[in-house]
Amino acid sequence: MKPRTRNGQDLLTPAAVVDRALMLADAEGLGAVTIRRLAHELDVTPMALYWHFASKEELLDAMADGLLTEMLAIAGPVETVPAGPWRQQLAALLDAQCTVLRAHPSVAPLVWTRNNLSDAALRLTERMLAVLRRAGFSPTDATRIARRAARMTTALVAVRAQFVDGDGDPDRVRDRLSALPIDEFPRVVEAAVALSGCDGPDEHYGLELVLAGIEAEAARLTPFSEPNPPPTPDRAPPQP
Amino acid sequence: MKPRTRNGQDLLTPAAVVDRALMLADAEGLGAVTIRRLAHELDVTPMALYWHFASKEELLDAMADGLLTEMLAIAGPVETVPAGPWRQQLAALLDAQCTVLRAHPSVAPLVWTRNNLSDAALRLTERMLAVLRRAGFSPTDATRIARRAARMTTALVAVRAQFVDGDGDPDRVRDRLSALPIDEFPRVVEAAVALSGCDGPDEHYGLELVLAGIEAEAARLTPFSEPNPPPTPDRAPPQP
DNA sequence: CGGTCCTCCCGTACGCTGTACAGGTATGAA
DNA sequence: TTCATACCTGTACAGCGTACGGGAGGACCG
Repeated sequence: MKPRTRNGQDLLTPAAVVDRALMLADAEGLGAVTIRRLAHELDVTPMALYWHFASKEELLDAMADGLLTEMLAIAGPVETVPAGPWRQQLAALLDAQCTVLRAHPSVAPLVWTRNNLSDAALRLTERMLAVLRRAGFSPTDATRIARRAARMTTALVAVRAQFVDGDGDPDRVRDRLSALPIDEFPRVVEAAVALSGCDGPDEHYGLELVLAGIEAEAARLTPFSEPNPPPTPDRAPPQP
Repeated sequence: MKPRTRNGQDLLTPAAVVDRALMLADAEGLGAVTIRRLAHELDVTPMALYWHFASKEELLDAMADGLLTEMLAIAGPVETVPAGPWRQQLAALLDAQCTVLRAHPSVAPLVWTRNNLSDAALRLTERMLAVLRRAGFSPTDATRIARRAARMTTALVAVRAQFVDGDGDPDRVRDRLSALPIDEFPRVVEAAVALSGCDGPDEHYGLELVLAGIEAEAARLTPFSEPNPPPTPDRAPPQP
């Protein structure tokens, strides 16, 4: 329970390092997460971190995994499926994902880009697949949809995060757009206001768009509509 | 026409630098694009590049712009709209985007993350907005949809690109997935094969999913269905 | 023809990065 | 008490982006 100490100083733990790294990333962007900087914040020599993580890459993996764990905590255990229609369950899962990602936007680019076989990642995929399988998708279809959905949500937040990073001035852009030759760029000039402003924080980052796409794919794949179509396994479980 | 020379040596041009940088990124990943490395490839001192680009950031911008220009070339000039249904026009635009991005996967993360006001970027948005406006969307709706669509496609390719980078072994993953406790991860074990393999190159990176989502949004926004609903401007053109 | 300016590039140097390698020191076991 | 192990420090190195100053060559003007 209580952290082991040495010389009266608390010992460094990987979890503490990851926590601090996440704080740092949230506060000053992923670029501020530096071995030296992180070590300084933890009152420790840079090389001390290399006892717990083999490389910075591994540390980044751990950070990504931290987010996955948060998502899992929000989504709740596997048994806690609200038993509603599958679209709703799926929406809840993706929403949890978006919530966590939006809380740590600058870490988002890390999350589903590394193929994580960690416990949290596996449990999340398990949940996702469970929902989709129960909706009647075959394992391969469920996999494809799950993968795409996960990637889309993270991708949306990630792109947005990097975007905000390199963003320029707020309405300087609008002025430049409005000043364009109207005969060459009529639509751009017309939409200068909308184009220059970033979309409000209430927007779901296109989550509903992703969901709509999935529903459309669902309709295409399983013509029988809603309540519990028979599962259609297209591939036997892995050979023994 | 012929490049200016000095001392018999061809002068360095920004375009040449960008070309070389793109080659380098395609061949060895974005991480290999280094001022020093690039300069070496161009038989020039690192600081020579800083005459043509104020910073590396600016060079990356130029690289992104290179891709946008390629897209524009594929999509053709604005007048070349095939006059089919708008979904088809939109699909063609997004498809061009995907084609170029897939040709330079490691550069993809750069493309729509920086808010580019370059000529190519503007012309592309103009085309996109034109299609959507003609489909009956209001300027703000068209902007929102265009932005999301662009981000999604790039995001999909970008995530995939970074993913391939850090990828591990091909079927080592499958074995690990199959070996999971089946009572805890039944769905994962069941879909081990599908999960371990990356989706084939023929897949459109979820492009059709994005399109389906947009169509759904379209149906929600403009209840009158297809042929040329009246344009519904929701905001006057910029004040004089 | 000589001088002057501007364009384009080189050399050096600084502070930053990740991290290899060797050396220490406190702790728990024997 | 002795020793192995776990954890951390110190030093050093190659590579990064880039600030600053200088210098060679063509262009232009007298």
